[in-house]
This record gives sequence, structure tokens and C-alpha cells, in this order.
Amino acid sequence: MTGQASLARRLSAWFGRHGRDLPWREHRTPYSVWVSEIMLQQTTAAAVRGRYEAFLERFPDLVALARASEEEVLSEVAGLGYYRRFRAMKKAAEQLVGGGRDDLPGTREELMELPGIGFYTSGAICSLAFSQPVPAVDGNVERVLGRLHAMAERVSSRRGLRAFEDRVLELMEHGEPSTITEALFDLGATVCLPRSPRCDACPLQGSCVARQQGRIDEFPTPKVATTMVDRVVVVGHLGSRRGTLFWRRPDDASRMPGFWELPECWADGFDDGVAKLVALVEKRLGARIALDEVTEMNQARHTITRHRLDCRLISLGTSTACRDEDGVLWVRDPSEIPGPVSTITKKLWRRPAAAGEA
DNA sequence: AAGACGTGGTC
DNA sequence: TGACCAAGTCT
Repeated sequence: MTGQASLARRLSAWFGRHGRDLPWREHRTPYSVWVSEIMLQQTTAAAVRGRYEAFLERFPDLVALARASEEEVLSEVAGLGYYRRFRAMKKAAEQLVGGGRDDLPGTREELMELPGIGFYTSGAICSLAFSQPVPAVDGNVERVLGRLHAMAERVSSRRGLRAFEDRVLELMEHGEPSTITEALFDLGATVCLPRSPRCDACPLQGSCVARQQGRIDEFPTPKVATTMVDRVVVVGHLGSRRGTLFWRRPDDASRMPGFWELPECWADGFDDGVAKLVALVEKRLGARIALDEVTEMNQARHTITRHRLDCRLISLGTSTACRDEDGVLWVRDPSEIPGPVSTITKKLWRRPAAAGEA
């Protein structure tokens, strides 16, 4: 009651003075909120800053997004990671426009029926775009409220999420929903930091249970670290009169579906990877590749989720006769590719080592 | 409910 | 360097 009202008031006042100035807060429509929320999923504000405006310029509204090709959309966001979210967003736009709409629906239930929109994003759209009292519990909110109330649960469980949403709802009874949402984001991002929080700058310091108990570092309860796996990725450079071979990853690939890349093969060891890569390329192109001696052209490190990758670019020589088929392209430079290009391929290509000639 | 999915930045 | 983190969703 008065406790919650006081928290909401302090939070709102703090936000008025210390809230961040961000591009996606300038003019807000349901569509622009949606776009920014998708881009910001598991992605730093710094990374999104450089991409948000270009995206909105290229796809200004729901109808433009629905009309665009998936290749165009992925090209616009290549490098941001977690590409399923953008494919889902594109599908959702098609569904909505195909159903005769020209903007997002205004209820959490309808929003959550759309691909790529879950509890968090539906709450963000409802509170930020429609000023509805619907919680949007992200990592910031989990940390701020987890410490404030010394909550042992995590939002990863259904019960945990419910508990956090209930706390946000209490605040929203005493404050403007969009202000509460953004204040919690910003407090988490600039004051209630994961490590070394700046508690002396916090408007809620007097009410923070974790702080009173000297247990700030115990909330949220740490996740179990996932163990990393080392793999080798052998990547092949195959030339012809028309340039270098690139191909398109299948639409049902678990990683980076629809992205263009130099042929690559994951393996436990280099030699193993080379053999697999040669077999793969021969099979798909119907070509014959004779490697008497492997020449390494470039090398790079890359990480994909829990995989630590040692990426090696090797020369597969020059092909004379290759059949053309869908999803295969010969180009002089990756920039000529009419679609999104895999980051590994870009890393290996960008730094053609001294021996890049073959 | 745990694990997959990208990438870049920080301490 | 390595561990951890960033406005999550889906299976």
C-alpha cells in the first residue's frame, strides 16, 4: 500500500531526473516499440543504437516490413545475433498484414499469439506503447526487484516469473506503467549493476532488503555456468572464373538459417574437418576436389553460444566445371551477396593473410 | 525445465 | 584469459 506507493513515487522521480536518452524513446508507436524490443533482446543498447534507426528507415511500418523479403530483413540485422527473433518478427508482420491489420494488436493475449513475442515483449509493448499495467520482466527488473525484495526465485521458472510480475503490478498501481517499466530498466542498467552496484545513487536504497542484509551479491541467485566446448571449423575457399563460391544455409538450419557463407564444416580436429568439408563440397556441387596439400589462407577465433571455435580458411583450389544451382553464388567479394553473410565468413574474409593468393 | 540460439563488451 | 552479462523466446 503506502510502501508500494512510496517505492513507485521514488522510482518515477528518479527516472525523471536520471532516465536515459535513447533513440527508441523519441517517437513511440506500437510498431517502433516492437522493433526496438526485438532488437534489444539479449543485446546491448550500445549495439542497438547503431542499427535501430537504419532499420526503421528501411522498414518504416508494419506494412513495409511485411512486404520486404526475409533476405532484406536479415541483411539489415546481420551481426546482431539470435536471428530467429528477426525471422519471427518478419513472419508476425506477414500474419498481421495478411489478416488485414496495419498495426500491432493492443492486448497481451493477442500479442503473445504472434511468433517471437513472449511474456516480456508483450508486457513491454503493452506498457510502453499502450500505457497498460502489464509487467515486462527482463534481466534488469529481475535484478532490481530480486535485490529489493531479496527474492530467491529466478524468472526462468513459471512461479518465479509470476512472483516478479506481481511485484511490478504492485508498483504499477501507484505509477504510470510506461514510467515504471522504463525506470526499472534504467535503474538496473545504470545503478543496480550486476557487479559493484552504485547503491548510494539508488532511490530505493533505504528499502532494499538485500542491501540491509549485506547480501546484494546473492541476488539474483547465480545461474550455473555452461561449460564451453572447443571445436574446429574448417572453411573452404573454392575459386572459379566467376569468383569465389558462397552458398546459402538451409532455412531449417538451427544456426543462422538463410545466411550466406563460404562452405564450412565443424569438427573436433583439423584433418577430420578438412576431409568432411571436401566430401560436403563435392556432394553438393558434383565437383571433384583433389587436395594433395592443404594451404591455409587465414585463421580466426569466434564464439557461438557455448562453442569456442578455431576457424581455419583453407584453399580448395580452382574449379573448372561446376553445376549451378539454387543457393550457390560465385562472387569477387562478400559485399556482392544479395543477403545476410555469416560472421565467421566475414571474419575470415576480411583478414586475407599474406598467403591469400594460392 | 534445461538448453539452444550470436555477438561484443567488461572486469 | 575467462567468466559473466545484455530490454528473451522456443522447445
